[in-house]
Amino acid sequence: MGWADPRAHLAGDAVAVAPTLLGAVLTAGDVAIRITEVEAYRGTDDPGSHAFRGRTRRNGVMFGEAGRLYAYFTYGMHVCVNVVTGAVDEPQAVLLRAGEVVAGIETARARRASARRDVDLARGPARLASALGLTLADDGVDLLDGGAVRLVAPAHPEPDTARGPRTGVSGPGGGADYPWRFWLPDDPTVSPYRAHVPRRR
DNA sequence: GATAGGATGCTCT
DNA sequence: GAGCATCCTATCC
Repeated sequence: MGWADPRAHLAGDAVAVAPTLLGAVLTAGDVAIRITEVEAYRGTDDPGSHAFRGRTRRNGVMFGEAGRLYAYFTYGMHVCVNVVTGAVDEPQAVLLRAGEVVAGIETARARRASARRDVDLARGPARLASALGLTLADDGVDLLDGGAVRLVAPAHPEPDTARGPRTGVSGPGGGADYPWRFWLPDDPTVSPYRAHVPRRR
């Protein structure tokens, strides 16, 4: 099964593509993760998106072709990764929020020394990137050219997917108006929902 | 189990 | 300079 034409599949609308990424496998070197939780971020009509205020140095990859990796740095210490979707010049991406390590578990454990259980190795977007060893240097890499970092379609579409508000998104865009978080119900690797809390200096 | 607070630096205004 | 698509540890049930 899988996707007949992966590039064309990912070029669809982020909100439509996001649930189809559940069950797909993202590989980076020795480690592979089966995706269990994602969030869609769309272009200029989405106040929660990095691309809402137009193109900047950071979000440039979102405006490129579908099937590339968008990696960004946040909170002074964490990297999060997205799969770019949509057409060129139509900024869209799907944030990979959590997954299950299906290969290279020894490497993942070494990178995530604080994780007490294997289900915590990639339970959260920054944890997922850390377990895979992804950094800002991987921003913009093509996931479909068979390189060290690549995405493989699920063997079959996941029959049961849940949907709800996005996690940690500030301002408008974080509420029920944008139920663009998708996950596999009852999967132990799905991250707990947390609403956005403003930080004091 | 839950909640609170600190860490830490890139990115954009 | 302010804000951030977060995680970890400590502490309290």
